[in-house]
This record gives sequence, structure tokens and C-alpha cells, in this order.
Amino acid sequence: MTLRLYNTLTRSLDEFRPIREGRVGVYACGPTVYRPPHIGNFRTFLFNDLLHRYLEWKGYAVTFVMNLTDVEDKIIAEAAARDLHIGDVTAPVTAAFEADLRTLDIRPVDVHPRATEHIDAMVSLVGRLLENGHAYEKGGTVYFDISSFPQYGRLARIEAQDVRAGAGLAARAGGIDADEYEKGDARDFALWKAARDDDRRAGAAWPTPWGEGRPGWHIECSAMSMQVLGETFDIHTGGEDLVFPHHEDEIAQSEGATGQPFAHYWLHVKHLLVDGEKMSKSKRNDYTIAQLLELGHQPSAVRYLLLSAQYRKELNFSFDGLGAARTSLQRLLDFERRLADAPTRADAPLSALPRLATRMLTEFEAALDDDLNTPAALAALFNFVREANAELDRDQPLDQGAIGAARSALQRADDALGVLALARMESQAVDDEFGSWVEQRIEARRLARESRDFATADRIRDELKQRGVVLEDTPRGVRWRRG
RNA sequence: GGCCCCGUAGCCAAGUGGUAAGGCGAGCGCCUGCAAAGCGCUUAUGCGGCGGUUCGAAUCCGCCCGGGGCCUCCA
Repeated sequence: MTLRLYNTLTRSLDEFRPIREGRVGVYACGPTVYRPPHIGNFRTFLFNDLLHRYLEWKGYAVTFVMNLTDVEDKIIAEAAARDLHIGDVTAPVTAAFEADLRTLDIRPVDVHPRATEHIDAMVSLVGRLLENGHAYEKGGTVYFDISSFPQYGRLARIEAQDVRAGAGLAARAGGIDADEYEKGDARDFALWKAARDDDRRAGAAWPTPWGEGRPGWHIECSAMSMQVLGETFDIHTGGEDLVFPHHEDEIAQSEGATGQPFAHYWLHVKHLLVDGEKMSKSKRNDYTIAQLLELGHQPSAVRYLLLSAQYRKELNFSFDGLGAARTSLQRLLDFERRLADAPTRADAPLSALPRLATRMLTEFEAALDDDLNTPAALAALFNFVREANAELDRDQPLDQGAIGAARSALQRADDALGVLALARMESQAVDDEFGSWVEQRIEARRLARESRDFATADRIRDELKQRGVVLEDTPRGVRWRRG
């Protein structure tokens, strides 16, 4: 089975072929740490995590890189306004971001480069471009010369001459060159920006052969990706908004410097909508993970919801959807526990369970092989849950091996999705004192039921329910969970 | 103006030429002391609308309606 990915470069579903057999290098554009990322950002980061997990699931040795942009116009503006060093602005945001990654159980990446720690690599890359004629310097600022790179526009399918002809640009003519620098051509973009007073005050100015300055927006990704993954690597990802200009410019810089192809596959994640609308600060629908937790939502539900649509399709975030995600996940958790508790017998008759488990994994893999089609993968999983539950409903003890096959298939599927593991951690986060209180009440109810005092039994059940505990009477005793 | 997506049941969401996955919700039934969980059945003669191509279209083509994105702030 081979993985196929939609490649923005070719605008088609391409079979994934790594440069080096069995190994994959991925570079993901990470956040700019000037304010805590919102759930829209996390749709992209969760997609990266899915890609990361699934490549390993398929047996590849993966080197996954995600950068942290910690020097940039907004960061500098913020630092200058508050008379701080840029590090004072980015440190708390970075810490919050990393906490969110852990909250959502996003797997740590192999390399997490920060722009400010790789200035040398950027300066030398800019130097190469100046030497080979793809860049020019004006007043300490270095621009990439688009006219020197005929392939410019290939990724975004933009004709170079259209770059300045767009109505959108005309509409914001006043702000077209907010950088206040002089370009030789309006279409050229800054590789390196000459330092201003604010930059120096905020600690965002570094010495170079052409004077003090700071990196342009795009150069860090070119420098850091090539430094870790080599001049040509397999996959580059990011949000759909980055196609142009960010990724287009990365290609121009990188290929202009090396003469080699940059990334083979470009994957872009569609932006998240909230309640059917674009997220925006003014609408106050740009929720952060921390805000959702404060509202009492579970990270596993957020993770499930953001993975439940295919990454290139529109996904609408809503609180109703979050609730539905929660319930769906509970069904998976209940199934997992049911398997764990299922009675077994050595000489049990043959069960359909292993066959169902194998079929599920086959369908599951086929779905994710098809450009990470998570909804189809979840459908395979839920079909398995239903069929296996029906099998378990027969109340016959099953062979240990059959149960084991079902359990490991479920685990295998979740290795890629990571939703069950997260939900499991949450449900285990119950303190002992509360747990023993619940056990006491359950025992009291058991005695009441034994003497057929159902009124008392039901009162205890209601009492527990008010504390968020749901009881299930099973043939093998009472089970409880958080409701 | 240029480039590009999308419109499938009450909600979410697969399917992109062969006769509508899955989840949530709702209804009925089985099970249960009653529940919960689970299972079974039901919930889109139809996939924004109108034409066209085809033996056959949610899937291809055209037009129209509606929504969204990018065009140097953006995941």
C-alpha cells in the first residue's frame, strides 16, 4: 500500500516516494510566537502530527522539523512599544504554545529550530544569493530579484507580472510597502532588512557584511530547513495562506541559492472556520486551547474534532461539534474497556473478531493512504466497533487470542490518530479520594438492590449522576465512568 | 480583476462515472427491576438549481444561485 498526497506543486494526488528509501524529512512551518496560537493554528499543527505519526506508522524513519518564528515585525513592534527585548515577548508565548502541544498530545518533533538561533545560516544564505546574482542590496536591505528566477510563481500558479497587478494590491496601495524600504521592483521581496532604531532597541539586529539588520520573513525557513534536512528534502507543510508569498519565496530563495530542487511535496492545510465564519479577533471566535479548557472541554474532544475532517476540506468548528466529538470518543473508550473486560476461555469456539480486526486495519490504512482521509479511516474504525460489539453481545467467552487481536487493532489505529490515548489519560485523571467515595456509594447501592430496595438504589444512582458519574450494571458487576 | 476551493439527511462528514460510508441527534424494538452501555430496525427515491454528455452522473461539461480562501499581517 502506498501513500498518496495532494501536492500543491503539481495540483494532483501524487504517490509518495521518499528521496532516500525508508527515510522521510519533513519541514513544517510553525507559529510566530507573538501571541498564543488559536484553534485554527492547531488544525494545522494537528495535521502535522497526523502526518508525523502516519509516516512512522508506515515504517518510515522520520525527521520532523517545525520552526518557531521568534523575530518578526509584530514581535519587534510589541517589544519596542513595551521597551522590552524580543525574547521577553516570545518566551511566555513559546511556553504557552509548548504547553498546548502537550495538552493535545502532539508528538514532539525531532528538531524545533528558533529563528534567532540560526541567524548565521540565514546570513550565509543571503550571501550566496548576493554572490550568484539573485539578490541585490540597497541601503543595507537585501532583496531577492524575481526577474532572475523565471520559475517564480510555479507553486502558487501566479504569473510574475500579475503579482503587482492585482486589485487587492491596488486597494491597499497605501500599505503596499509597509516595510518602508526601497525595492528595485515592486515584486521583489526582502531577504534581509536593514536595522531600524526599534530593531536595535528590541535586540533584533545582527551584524552582516552589508550592515546591521534582521531576517526577512521567508529566509528563516529556507535556511533552517536546508540546514537540518539538506538542500533537497521530501515534504514541506503549512497553512493554505502560506502558499503565497511565503512558500513561493522560500522556493525562489532556496533554489536560487543551491540550484537544486527544494521540497518535493508541498502540503497545505485548509483554514478552519468557526461557527461558519472566518476566525478573527474582532469576532472573538479565535479561541485558544486554554480558553476551551476553561470552558470545561476536553483536549481529546478538540483533537478528535480537528482531525475528523480531511485536512484539505473546509472544517467548521462549533461547540455542538465539540460535544458530538466528545460522545463519539466515549463510544471508542467504552469499546476499548469492554474488550479489556471481556471474559475469555481457552477452548472458546472460533470468533469472527480477528477477521473483523484485520479488515478494519486494511480499510483504515487504505483511507489514510488516500491523502490522509481521516473521516474514511474513522468510518472503518466505527464499523469495526459495531461489528465487534455485536460479537461481544453474544455473551460467549472468547478466545484470548481473538480478544487480543481486536485490542491490538484498536491500539494500532489509535497510534495514528492519538485520540484514544489522550482520552484515556483524561479519564484516569481522577483523584483517589473521589474514586473511593464513588466505590462506597456503589457498594451501598449494591446492597440496596440486593434487598430489592430500588428506590434507594435509584436515589444513589441519581446522587452519583449529579457528581458526574454514570453507572452501568453489567453481568460482571457495576462499572462507572465520568459522564 | 487574476488564481483556487466548497455546497451530500436536523447537525458534522466520506464518496468524484455503476446505483448514497461513518459519527452525533431523533424514533421504535431487544436487553434491564428501571436505567446506562450494546445490538437490531427507521431517519437523503436523492447529493444547491437548470440544462447537457452517457446504457448509466452526487460524481464529467455548460450556465445560474449561495458560501469560503489567496493575491506580500496570517496556520
